[in-house]
Amino acid sequence: MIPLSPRESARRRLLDVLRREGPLARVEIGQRLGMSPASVSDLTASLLDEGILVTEESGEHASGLLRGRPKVRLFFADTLGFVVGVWTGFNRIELRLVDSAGRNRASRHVERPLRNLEAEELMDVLAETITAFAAETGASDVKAVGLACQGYVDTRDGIVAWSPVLGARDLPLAAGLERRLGKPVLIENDASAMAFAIAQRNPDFRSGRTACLMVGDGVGLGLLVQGELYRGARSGGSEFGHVRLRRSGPQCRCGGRGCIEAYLADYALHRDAQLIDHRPAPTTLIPSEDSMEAIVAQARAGDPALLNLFQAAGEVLGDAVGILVQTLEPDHIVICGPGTRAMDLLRPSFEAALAIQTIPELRDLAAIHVVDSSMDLLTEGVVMQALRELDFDLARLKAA
Amino acid sequence: MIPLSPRESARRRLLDVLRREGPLARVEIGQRLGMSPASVSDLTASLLDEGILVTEESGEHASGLLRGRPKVRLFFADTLGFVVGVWTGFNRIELRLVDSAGRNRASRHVERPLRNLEAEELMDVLAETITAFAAETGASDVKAVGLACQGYVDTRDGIVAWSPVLGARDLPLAAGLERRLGKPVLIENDASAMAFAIAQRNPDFRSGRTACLMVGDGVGLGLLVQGELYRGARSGGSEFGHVRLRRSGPQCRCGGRGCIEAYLADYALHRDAQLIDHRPAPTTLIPSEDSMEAIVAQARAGDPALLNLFQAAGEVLGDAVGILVQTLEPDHIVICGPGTRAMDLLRPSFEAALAIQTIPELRDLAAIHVVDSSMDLLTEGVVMQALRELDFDLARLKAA
DNA sequence: GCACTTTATTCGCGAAATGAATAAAACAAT
DNA sequence: ATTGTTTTATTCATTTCGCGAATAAAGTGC
Repeated sequence: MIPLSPRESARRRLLDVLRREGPLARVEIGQRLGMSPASVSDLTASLLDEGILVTEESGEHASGLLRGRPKVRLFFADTLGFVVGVWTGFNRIELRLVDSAGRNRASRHVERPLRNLEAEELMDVLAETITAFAAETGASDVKAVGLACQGYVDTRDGIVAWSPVLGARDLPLAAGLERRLGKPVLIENDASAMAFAIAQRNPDFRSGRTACLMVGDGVGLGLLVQGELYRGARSGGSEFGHVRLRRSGPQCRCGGRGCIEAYLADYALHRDAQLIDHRPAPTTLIPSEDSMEAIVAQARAGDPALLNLFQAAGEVLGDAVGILVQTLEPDHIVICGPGTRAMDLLRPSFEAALAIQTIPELRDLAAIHVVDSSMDLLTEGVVMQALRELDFDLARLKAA
Repeated sequence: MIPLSPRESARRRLLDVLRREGPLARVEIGQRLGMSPASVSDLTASLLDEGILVTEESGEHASGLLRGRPKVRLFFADTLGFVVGVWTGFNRIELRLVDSAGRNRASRHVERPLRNLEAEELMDVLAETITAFAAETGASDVKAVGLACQGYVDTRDGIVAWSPVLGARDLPLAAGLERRLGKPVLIENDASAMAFAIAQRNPDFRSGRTACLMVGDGVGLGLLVQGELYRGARSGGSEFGHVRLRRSGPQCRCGGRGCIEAYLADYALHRDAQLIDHRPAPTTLIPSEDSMEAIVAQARAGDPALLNLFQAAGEVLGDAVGILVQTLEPDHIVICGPGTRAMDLLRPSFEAALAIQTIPELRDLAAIHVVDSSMDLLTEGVVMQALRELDFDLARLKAA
C-alpha cells in the first residue's frame, strides 16, 4: 500500500536475492541487482549492524585457481526466529517451519476436516494446530505466520471474503489468528502463493507477466507482473476457476454450473468417474491422491468413458488458457498443481481447444509450461511472503 | 521500456496534469501532484527555460474575493507544433489535429475502404490522407502522428501483428508511415486508445485497475493499471473480443465461431437482423450508424426476433464482464463505444448473466459504468499518447 | 502607507546512489 | 621475506532529487 522508500525497496531486493541464492558475497549481490559496490557495502553494513545478516566464516574456497582477496559471503543470522507457513485444505492442514533465511526446518500435515466448523471453532483449531506444530518442532521463537487458502482472500485486510473450504463469508481470519497466537498473520490465496513460489525458483517467471494456473482440489490463478503478485481491488487474487465456460455444465462448489473448476478439479473428475463406474458416492469431499491415481491409471489403460472425461477436461483447460492468452497476453503460462498428473491425458484436447480459442500471433507468444509442483510449494510461497513482510517490519522498527 | 529517471517521471506527471486541467498555477500543480512548491518551481523553471511552457499573461481574476499575490498560470507554448491522431476503420479514416497542449484544432473523417488494399498501397493511402489533412488545416509543423486501429498491435515495435481491418499480418506500419511522412509514428490498439482517453476525463479511472470494454465495429479491451495502459508480452493490448464464449456460435471475422465479438459487434447484430428481415445482404462490411439505429428502434418497438438478438448479445456481454471480474478483480469496468446505444435492450440479460457468472463478493466490488463515448475519443486517446511520447523525446534531446 | 494574504523563489539539508580512490586480504614469484 | 598481482570491500567526494523553512514578491483592504 504505502510505497516503499528507495532504501526499503533496495533492502528488500537484497534480502530477496539472498534468500533465493543462498550466501553471497557483496560483489555477487552487486552483479545480480545491478548495484554499485559502494551501495551494496552501505546496505549490508546496516543489515550487519542490525544483526539481520552475518558474515560466513567458513572460507571453503571454491574449486579452481583462486587469487585476490577472498569473498566474504553474507547470510541471514540464525538468531532471528522462525516463521510458520500453513495451507488449509478441505480436510487437511499442511504446515511448514522455516528459519529467517527461508530454509525448511520442519514440515508436517494433519488430517482434519475443516468444512463444517463455525468461524470461532475453525480459528481455534487452526491456532491450536499451529501452536502444537511449533511446540513439537521445538521452535520457541516463531515471529509470524503465513496462511494460504482457497477462495477469495483480501490480503491487505486479512479477510477471507469467500472460500469453498470455509463455511463463512467475510471471515476476519488474520485478525482472529493474530489474537489467538499473538503474532502477525498474513493470509493469501493459495494459487497466488503457489505462483510466487514457482517464480522464486525460475528467474524467467520473474520478468514480464506470468499467469500460473493451479489445478488440484480446485482451479486457481496466480498472476505475477515483474515477479510481484498482481492484486485486484480488494488486494485479492483471481477467482478464475469460477469462470463459467459452459452454459449448463456440471455442478460447481460455488453454486454455479459449468465453471472451469467443475471440469478440472480433482473433486469433479472423481465425482464423474464414480458415476461412470457406478461406485458409491465418495465419503469425503476431496478424493485422496491414491484414488485420483487409480482413475488416471484406468484411463491410461484405455477405459473409453474415463478417456472422455479427461478429453472434456483438457478441452476446458485449453479454453481457460486461451482466455488468459487473449485477455492478458502473458509472457509465460504455467500449469501446475496435482492436476498435472494427468497432463498426458489432457494434452490432445487441450492443444486442440487452445488452437481454436486463440489467434495464432498471440498463441505463439506465450510460452506454456507444465510444472510438476508439489503441494509443498503452497506453504513455501506463503511463508516466503510472510518472511518478506517481516523484513519490512524490521526495517520500520529500526527506523522508529 | 527504459525506466524513466525520477526527474523525467515528475516532468511527465506535470505535463500530464497541465494537459488535463488546462492552465494551472504552480501551487495548483503542487496540490494535484502532491509535490512541494520548491520542487514545482524547480521543474517549471526548466520547462519555461526550454520554451515548453509559458506563463499566462491574462490575469483574468477568478470570481470572489481575491487577496494575496495573484496566481500565475502556466501552459504550453503554442510554438511547439502539432500532432495528428488517426483512427482507421473498415471504410473510414478519422483524423484529428491537436496542438502541444492537446487541444483539438481540427477534425475530419474520410470515407475510404481500406480492407482490400495491399500493404504498400495501404500505407500510401494513409500517408496521403494524413498529409492532405495537415495541409488543409494549415498545420505546417506536425511533429508526430498517432494511429489507432483494431487488432493486435505491438506498440513498442510499431507492428500490426493482426487486424481485421488490414489484410496483412505482421505489418510494420509505424516504420512504413515514418518513412513516408518523415515523422515519428506511434501505433496503438484502438480499445487501448479509448481506455486511455476515458481515463483522462475521469480521475476515478486513473487509480487502481480499470477495464474498458469497447463495443462497436468490434469488441476490444483496454486495461489500465494506475492510469497507465497495461501492456502484454509484445506490448500489445488484449484480443478479448475474440475469446470464444460459445462452442458453436456465429461466425466471427477472426475465422473462429462464437467469439464475444460475433454476438456484440455492430456487424454481427446487423448481419443477424438482416437475416431475420429477409433483406438483402449488406453492401459494406460495416453498417452505418443510421442502419444500426434503425435496428435498435425496431427492437424497441417490440419486434420479438430482434429482441431475442439483443437478449443474446446482452447475455454475452454479461458473460464477458463476468470473466473480467473473476479474472482481474478490477475496481472499475467501463462499457463504452457505439454499442452502448442499445444498452437499454441489453441490460436485463446482461445483468442476469453477470449475476450467474460471478461470485457476489467479487461482483459487488467492481463498479460498472456505461459511458456514452463517441468515436472521437479514439483519436483523442492515441493523440494524447503520441504527445506524451514527444514530451519524452524533448526531454531527451535537451539532455543531449 | 501599512498590515495582511497568497504565491513563488531561494537556500540549505538529508536521502540515495555512484565513480574513483584507497584499503584489505589473500596468493605468486623472486 | 619481500614485493607484486589480483580480487574484494570500504571510504569519500560528488551528483541528483525532493523538501522544509525562510524569504521575497505581488497584489488587496483599510
